[in-house]
Amino acid sequence: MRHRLKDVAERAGVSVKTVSNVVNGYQHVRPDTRARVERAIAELNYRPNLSARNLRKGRTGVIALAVPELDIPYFAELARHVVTAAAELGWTVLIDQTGGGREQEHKAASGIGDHLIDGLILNPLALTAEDLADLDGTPLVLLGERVDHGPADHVVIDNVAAAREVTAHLVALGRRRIAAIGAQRNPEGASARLRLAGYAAALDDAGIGYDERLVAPARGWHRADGAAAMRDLLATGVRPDAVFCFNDTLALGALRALHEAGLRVPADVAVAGFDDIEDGRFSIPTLTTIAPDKERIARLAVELLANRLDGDRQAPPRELSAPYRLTPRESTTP
Amino acid sequence: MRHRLKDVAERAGVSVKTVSNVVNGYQHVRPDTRARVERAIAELNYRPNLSARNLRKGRTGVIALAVPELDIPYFAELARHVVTAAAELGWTVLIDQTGGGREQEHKAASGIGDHLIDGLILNPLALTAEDLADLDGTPLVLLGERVDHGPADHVVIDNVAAAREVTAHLVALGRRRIAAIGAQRNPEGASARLRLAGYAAALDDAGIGYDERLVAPARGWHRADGAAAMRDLLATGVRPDAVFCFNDTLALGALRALHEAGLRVPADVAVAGFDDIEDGRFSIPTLTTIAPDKERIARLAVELLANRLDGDRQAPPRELSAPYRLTPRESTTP
DNA sequence: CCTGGTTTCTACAACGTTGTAACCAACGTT
DNA sequence: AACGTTGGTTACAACGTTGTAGAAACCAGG
Repeated sequence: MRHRLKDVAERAGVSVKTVSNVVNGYQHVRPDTRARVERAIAELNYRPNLSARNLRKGRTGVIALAVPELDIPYFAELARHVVTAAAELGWTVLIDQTGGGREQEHKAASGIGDHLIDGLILNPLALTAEDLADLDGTPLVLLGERVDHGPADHVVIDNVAAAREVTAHLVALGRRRIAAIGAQRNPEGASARLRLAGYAAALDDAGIGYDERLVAPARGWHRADGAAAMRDLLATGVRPDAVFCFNDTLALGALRALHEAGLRVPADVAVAGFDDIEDGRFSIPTLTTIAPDKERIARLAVELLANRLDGDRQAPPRELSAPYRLTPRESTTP
Repeated sequence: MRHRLKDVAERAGVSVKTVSNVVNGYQHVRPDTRARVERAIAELNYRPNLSARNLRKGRTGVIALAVPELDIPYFAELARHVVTAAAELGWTVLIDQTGGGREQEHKAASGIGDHLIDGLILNPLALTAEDLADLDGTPLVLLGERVDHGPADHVVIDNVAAAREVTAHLVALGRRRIAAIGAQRNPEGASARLRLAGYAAALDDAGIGYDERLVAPARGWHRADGAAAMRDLLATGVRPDAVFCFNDTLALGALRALHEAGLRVPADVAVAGFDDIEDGRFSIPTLTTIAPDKERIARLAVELLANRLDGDRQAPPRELSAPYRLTPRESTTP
C-alpha cells in the first residue's frame, strides 16, 4: 500500500534520483519528464518517508517546545503561538511537559541528542546554568528569564521593569499596604526573583517600607496556590489593600479567596497579575495585568532557532527582549 | 562530537551488532562484554539515532494529538493527560493544532502518511466520515463525538445523557426558562448537536416546551463567544432563569455578560457548563458543570492506538465510552 | 565537423540502525 | 569420538532517501 521513490520511478520510467529531484523541486528537469513523474506520484499517492529523509539529511524538521505545564493557560497560549510561528517556517513542533522540575528540564534539554529534533525552545523554571553545560551543540533557545550567563540564546521580557510598573500602578491608586504573592522558596525561580525585585524597587521609589509579612510564597503557579497564599495572608492578620500576584493564575486564585473572605475587589483590595491570559479578560472582576507580547516572544524564539540552525553554531549567545504592556482592568480600577 | 554504534564498537572491541544488542537489551551477551560495551557507551555519551532506528524498524515512537486549539483549556488539559499516558508506553506526543477547520483536520489526518508518526489521536470538530475514507491504514483514534460510522476507533462520552442530566439539574432547581448556548450553525458540529438533543430531551421530560428563542448559537468555543451569545439573548428580551452552555469557556463568558447586565448568578439566572476546566473551580461564582473523566479519555485513546499498532489493523473499529459526573457548584446552587 | 559548455539524467554510495543467517566454542548426550 | 544444542558473537544486507560524480544528449560558435 505504501510506495517508495523506486515505485514511482518504475512507473514513470525514470531513475529514482530523477523522481527525488522532482519531489525536491530541482530545476533542471525536462517539463515532460516532470509531468510524467508528477502523474506517477499522484497515481500512487506517494509520500516521502521522512525517517529516511531525515537520516540522509541529518535534519528532522521537528523542533521541541518544553514548558512546565500545558494546562497553565500562559503556556498553552505560548505554545499556540510557537506552533504557528514554526509552521510558517515548515517546522513541526513537539511539545514536552517538564513539570517544572530541574531534573526533567535537564532531561528535556539533553533529549535533544536523540536526533529526533533539530532544536529546542525551553521555558525553564528551575534549570541552572551548570545544567546546560553538558549540552553538545544542538541549538537551544531559552524563554523567560536567563539562566545566568548560560551558553544559550534566550528571549526575555524585562521582568524587573514590568513588576515595578505594575506595583507603581497600585501605589498610584493610593494603596500603601501592597502584598506580593508568588515568591518561590527555592532560590532557582528566576522570574519570581526578578518580579520580587521589581516589586521591592517600586515600593522603595514610593518611600514605602518593605514588609516581609506582606510577601507570600506560593508552592506552584496554579489558581489553588494563589488562593492558598491569599488565605494565609489574610489569616496572619496583615490587611493588605492591594496584591501583586506574580502571574495571572495566582491572581485568579487570590480573587477567589478574597471573595470567600467577603472582601471587595478593588474597593477593599486591589489585585494585579502578570501574563494576560484569556481568563483575566473575562473574570469577575476583570484582571489588571502585565501583558507580554506572547506572539512576539514565540516568533523571536523560533527565529533565533532558525538562525542557529542555518548559521554559525559557535556564535555567541544572543538575548532578545520582547515588549510588554501594563493593562489596567477592573481589579484595580472600578 | 556525535557518536555512532560503530564508534562504540571500536572502542569496546566488539562488532557493531553486539553494541546494538546491548543497547536493545538482548539477553545473550556475556556479562563482561556487556560491561565493556556499557562503559564505552558512557564514555562516548552515545545516543541512538532515532531517524535511523525508525527507518530500519518502520516505527517512530511518536504519535500525534490533533486538537482544535491549545489555548482552550479543555484541550490543554486533555493534551496534558495524553502526553502523560503516552509517556508511560514510551511514546512521544507531537501536538497539532487544527484550528477546528475541516480542511486542516483532514490535513492532520492525512499527515499520518508522512511516516513521521505511528498513529494519530484526533479531536475533530468539523470532520465528516467521507473525509476519513481515503486514509491508508495508519491507526487513528477519534475523540469526542463519532464521525458517523467512520472507519476509526473512537472514545466518546455520552453527550446526550450528560446534557440531559445537567439540564434536568436546572429543572430540579425550579427553573423553567432554560436557555442553551453553543449550538453551531454548521451542521457538522457533532458534539454541539448531541448536547442540544440532550437539552431538548430534558425539557421534554419536564413537560417544558422547546423555545427556539432560548437557543443561542455561538461562533466558536471561546469566552468571548459565550459572552456575545449571552448578550444577544438578553438583548432579545427573552429573560431566561437558567443557561446551559455547551462548554465551560462559553459559560464563563456568559457569567461575565450576566455580571455586566447586573444579573445575579444563580439568584436571577443559574448557569451550567460542560468540561470541568480548572477555571470553573475558581471563578466567581464557581461553575456547575459536567466533568468528563479526561484522564480516562486520554488513557483509553492511547490504549486503542496501542492495540491497533500491535494488533490487527483490519479489526472492526471500536467505540469506548468514558464516564462523566455532574458537578454542581455555586453557579446553580448558592 | 569539432570544441566546449550546458542541460538532463543516471549509477552508486552513504546516512545509522537492526534482522537474518551463519559461525565458533563449549557443553552434555549418545 | 561423533553428535546436536545452546550461548555468544559477527558479517552482511536492507530500510528509503539524497549528494556526488559523471555519462549522455543537446546546443552554440568557430
